[in-house]
Amino acid sequence: MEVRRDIFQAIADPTRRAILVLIATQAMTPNAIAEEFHTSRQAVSKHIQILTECELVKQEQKGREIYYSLEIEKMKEIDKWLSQFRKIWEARFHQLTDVLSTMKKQKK
Amino acid sequence: MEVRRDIFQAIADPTRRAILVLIATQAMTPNAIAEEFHTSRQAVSKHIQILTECELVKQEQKGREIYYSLEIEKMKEIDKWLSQFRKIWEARFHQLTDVLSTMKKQKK
DNA sequence: TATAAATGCAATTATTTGGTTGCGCAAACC
DNA sequence: GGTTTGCGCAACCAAATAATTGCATTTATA
Repeated sequence: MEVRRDIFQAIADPTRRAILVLIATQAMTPNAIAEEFHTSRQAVSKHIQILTECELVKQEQKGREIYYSLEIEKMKEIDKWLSQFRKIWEARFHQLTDVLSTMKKQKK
Repeated sequence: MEVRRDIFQAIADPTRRAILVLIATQAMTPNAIAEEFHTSRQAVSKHIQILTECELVKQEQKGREIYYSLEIEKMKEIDKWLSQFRKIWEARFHQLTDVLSTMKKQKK
């Protein structure tokens, strides 16, 4: 839990992914998040710490409560990485539709 | 290295991500892949095993060589998971452009 | 002001991970 | 036919990870 700390490692854990979905639309406290899962508050706290380290969540202190919410901008990094593969599958899709349209033309 | 085996855990490792990029456009043998990194063939083999288990790569045997390549369809699963967040950031983008266009109109 | 609530932080532990080493087994090559 | 090459597989090991437990600290509340 020390060295590696990137966004891909962060979303590798299913609990962390669930947390991200949970706080995507509304800020939540650690206690409230923990209640949603079968985990302890401390465990949630650790996950949030990891998410914070790679800037996936932001926090807002309100009295003794801390509200955590998703830093949506950071999620774009995954999208960016994925785009190189998206290019490939889109290219294949176009190839396929090209073939189909050629077949259609030939039928005429 | 036994129980959990999903695509997010698979792409958590930087070496595995690099392998995926490497074999995205051309099928490669374990030896050829290992030469690209600072790892042993066996280490690569293990990574490929993990990638195979979650169906991210396919293989084709040619004599004593095995060519591994990316199963691009599986990558769409990440895209699918990401789409729920994409909705959010696109919504915010539209909100922003709406505000900007309103300001522009008011200026006129 | 004492007590309860909300949280972070450190120490500990069991499990998982990534890597190495050492096989064994086919397929190619001499 | 013997040797080399390309692999996978199993055992082993050090490091990382996820979770628990036990505090300490700050902010509400009675």
